[in-house]
Amino acid sequence: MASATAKIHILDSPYAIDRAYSYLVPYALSDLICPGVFVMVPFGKTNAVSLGIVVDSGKEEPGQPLKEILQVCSLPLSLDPSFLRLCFFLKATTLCTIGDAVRAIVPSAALSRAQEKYDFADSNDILPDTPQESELLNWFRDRHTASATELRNVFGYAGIKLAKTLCEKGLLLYRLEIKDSPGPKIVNTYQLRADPETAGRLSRGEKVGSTQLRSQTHRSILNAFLKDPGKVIPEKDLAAETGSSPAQIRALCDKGILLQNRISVSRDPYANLQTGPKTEYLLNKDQEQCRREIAAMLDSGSPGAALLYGVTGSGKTCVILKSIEKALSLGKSAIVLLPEIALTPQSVSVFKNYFGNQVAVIHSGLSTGERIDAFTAIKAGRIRIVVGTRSAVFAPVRDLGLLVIDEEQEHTYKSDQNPKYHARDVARFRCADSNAVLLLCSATPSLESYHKAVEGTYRLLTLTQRYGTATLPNVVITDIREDIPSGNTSPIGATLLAALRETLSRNEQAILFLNRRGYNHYVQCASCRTVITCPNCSVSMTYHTVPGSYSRGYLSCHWCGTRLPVPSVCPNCAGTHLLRFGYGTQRVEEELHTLLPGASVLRMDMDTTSTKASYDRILGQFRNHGADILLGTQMVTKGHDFPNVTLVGVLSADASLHLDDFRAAERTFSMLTQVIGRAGRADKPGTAIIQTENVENEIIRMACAQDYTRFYASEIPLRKVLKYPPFCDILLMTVSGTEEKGVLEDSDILCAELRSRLSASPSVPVILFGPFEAPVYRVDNSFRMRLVLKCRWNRETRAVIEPVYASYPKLLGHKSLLTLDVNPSSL
DNA sequence: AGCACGCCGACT
DNA sequence: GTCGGCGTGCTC
Repeated sequence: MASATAKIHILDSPYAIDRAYSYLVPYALSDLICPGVFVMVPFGKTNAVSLGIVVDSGKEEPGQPLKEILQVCSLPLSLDPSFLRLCFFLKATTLCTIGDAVRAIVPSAALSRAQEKYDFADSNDILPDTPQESELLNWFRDRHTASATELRNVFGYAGIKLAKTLCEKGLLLYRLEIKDSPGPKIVNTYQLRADPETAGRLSRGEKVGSTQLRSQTHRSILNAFLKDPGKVIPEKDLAAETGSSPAQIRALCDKGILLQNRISVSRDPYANLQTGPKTEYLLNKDQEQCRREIAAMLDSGSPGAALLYGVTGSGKTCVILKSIEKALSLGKSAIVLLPEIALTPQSVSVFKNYFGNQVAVIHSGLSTGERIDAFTAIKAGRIRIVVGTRSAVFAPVRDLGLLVIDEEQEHTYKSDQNPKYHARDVARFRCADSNAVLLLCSATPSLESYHKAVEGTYRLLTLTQRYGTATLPNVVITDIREDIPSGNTSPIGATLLAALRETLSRNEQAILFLNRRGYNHYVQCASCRTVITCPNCSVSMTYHTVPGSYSRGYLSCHWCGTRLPVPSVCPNCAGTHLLRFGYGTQRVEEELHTLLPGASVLRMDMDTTSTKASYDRILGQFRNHGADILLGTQMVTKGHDFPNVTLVGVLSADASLHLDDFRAAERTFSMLTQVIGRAGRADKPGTAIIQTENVENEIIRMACAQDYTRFYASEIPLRKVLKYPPFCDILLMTVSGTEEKGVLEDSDILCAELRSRLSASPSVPVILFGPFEAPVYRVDNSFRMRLVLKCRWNRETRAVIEPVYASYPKLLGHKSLLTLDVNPSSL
C-alpha cells in the first residue's frame, strides 16, 4: 500500500548533501504536511533531530524503509509556494543550501534550531546498572537538565548513548525543545565599583588588602576611570582606549574593582518618528511622463522592468510615490529598497508622510521580536508597503505589484554572506514570478542595468530637468600637489580652505568626503622602513586616536578588527623612531580644528556610528545646523538632502581610481557624481571642490560635468573588449585555510579539476584564471588563493561548475574551505 | 559537517 | 592481546 510521504530538505546540512530526502508522514500529521512547512525529522546515523522544510508531498511506494516525520513546527512561518521557488532559484544561482535561502527569507531567530534535552527523573526505586550509568546520573542530579550538545561536549557520543538507555529505564526524561529566540542585543559597560581612593592606590601598583595589580594593562584600565570616577564606559571604548582585552577587563570585575552592566541596545529609531501632513507633489512634464509609463506597465498585469534614470535633484522620489499609489489602487503591494546608509529618518518620513501607517520599515536596528512581528504583519496583508534595505527584497507582501530599488548601482545590494545574492536578481525573479513591475532608480546606473535599458530589456525612463529651481553646482578641480600652502603638508588645499572660510562666513554648511578612516594610514620605522602590519593579516595597520584625544592612540586592522597598542620600538630592528604617514578622517578633523578654530565639525565614519541611532543622530544634528562641517567616509555622500550645504569638498578623488578592480572607474564616477550633487540643492548656488593628483583624468572630468551618458559611452567598449560584465558573468572561487601549504596544494587540485571538466564540455565557454593569491593574501590568520572564471552563468555552465563545488570536501580534504561568489561586488 | 566503520602502531 | 590513531564513505 502506498503511504503518505514528504520530500524534505534539512536546513543545517552542508552543501554537498543538501538534497530532498523522503520521509513517512504519520497519520496524525497528514493534515498539516504540505510544501513550505517546517518539520522536525531524525537525520543521519545517529538520528539527530533536525529542522527541515517540506518541499513536496504526496504518496509514494517506498523502495526502502523510510524514517518518520517527528513533528510539525508550531511556528507560524511556513513559506508560500512562490517563496519555495525562490529558495530553489537562490540555490541554483548562488550555490547556497536550501537552508541558507530559507534563513534569508524568514527572520532567522524564529528558526533557531531545535534542541534535544534530557531531564533528571526523580525515581528512587530504579537503580543504574553500571558504574558509567551512575556517574552520568550523578552528573544529572546536580544540574538537573542538559542538552544533547552539552552532553556530547562533556562525555562524548558515549554519553548520549548512555543517556538514551537511561531514558528507557526511566531514570532520565527526553524532550524536544524549540529554543527561544535570542533576546535583544546586549552591550557590556563598566564602571568603578571600588571607591576612587582605593582605585587610585591600586592603579599606582600599591597593595590594598590582599589585592595588588601587577599587570600594566589592568592599571591603565583603572586610569581610564580615574579621570572621572562616576563614568560608565562601554567595553568597546575601554578596549580601544587601553588596548585591553575583554578577559582583562573581566578580571578586574572578578576582583571586585569594576562593575559590569549589561545594556540592551535594541531600539527602533523610527518607532516615534513624527509624521508630518501628507505632502502633495506637483509633477513636471518629465515626471508625469514617467509616472504614466509605469502606471501603464502596472495596468498591464504582466511582469516588466524599467530603469528610472535622472540626475540628482530631478525628483525621482515623486515618481516612486505616485507609482506606489497606483499599485495600491490596483489592490497590490509595494517594496522599496534603499541602501543601508540612505535609510534615515528623513527618507523614511517621505514614505510615512505620504502613506501613513500602511508602511513598515525593515532595517538592521530591528530587534528579533520586532522583526518577527513585521514579518507576520506583512505576510497577513496588514502592511502593503515595505521600505527597507537589501533583505527587504524578501518581504512576504501579499500580491506584489511594484518593487523599487533606489540607487540601484549600490554594491550594498550584493550580499557577502550565504546566500550571496544580489537584491536586483532576487527582485527580477520575484517580479517575473508574481507579474510585478521592477523599477530601478539611479542618477548613475550600473553599467549592467543601463546596458539592459539600452538593449531594450528594461524600459528606459529619463528625467532630464532638475526639479524646482535647483541648479548644478560649480565644480573646481584642484591639483593636490600644487594647491598646498608652502611648508604645509595639510590634506586640505589652499583653494578648499579658502572656500571653507567663505562658506562659513555666510553661515552656510560644508560636507567633506574622505574615504579613509583613522588618523594615520600606516606606521613605519624611520631606520629600517618596516611598516607595521597586522599579526593576523597581510595588511598595514592604521593608527587611530582615542575619542576625545588626538595625542593618544592605538593600531587597528581594518580587515580583522585587531587592536594593538602602538609599539615603542620597531618590531624588526628595535629602532625607536616610528613615523606615522598618510591621513584619515581623524587627522583631517584635527586639522580643521587648527585651521578653522571657530568652526564646529561633525565626523561621521564607522568609528563614530557604531549604532544606527548614532548615525541618525549625527545626520539630524548636522541638518539642524548643529555643526558647520560634516566630515566623513562614504556615508556622507548618499541621498541626504541638506538645504544649507553650499560647499562640498572631496579630499582625494584618486583613492578609488587606482583600485585593482574593473569597476574602479564606475565606482569613482558614481561616488564623485553623488557627492557633487550634495551641494546647493535649494535656491542657494553650490560649489564642489575636487582635490586630485590627476587633474586631466577623464573619469573625474566627466563626473564633474555630471555626464553619465558620455561616461557610459566611454566605458562600455572597454568592458566589451576586456570581457567584463555586462558582457559576461564572473565567478570567484576562493580556497582558504590556516595552513599555507595545504591552501596552495588545494587550489592547484581545484584548478586541475575545473580544467579537466571544462575540456570535457567544450560547448560551454569559460575562461579560467589562476590560481593566484588574493589581493590581501592573509586575513585573520587564513591564507587565500583565488580562481576567477569568466562565463555565462546559465544552466549549461552551472551544470559543469556545480558538481565541482559540491564535491569540494572530498576533492580538497577537510582542511581547506572553498567559497564561491557569483558576480562579486569587487575583485 | 558529523559520525560511523575499519584497518595498523605502542601499551597493560 | 587492546586502545586509539585518523583515512573513507554515508546521510531518506
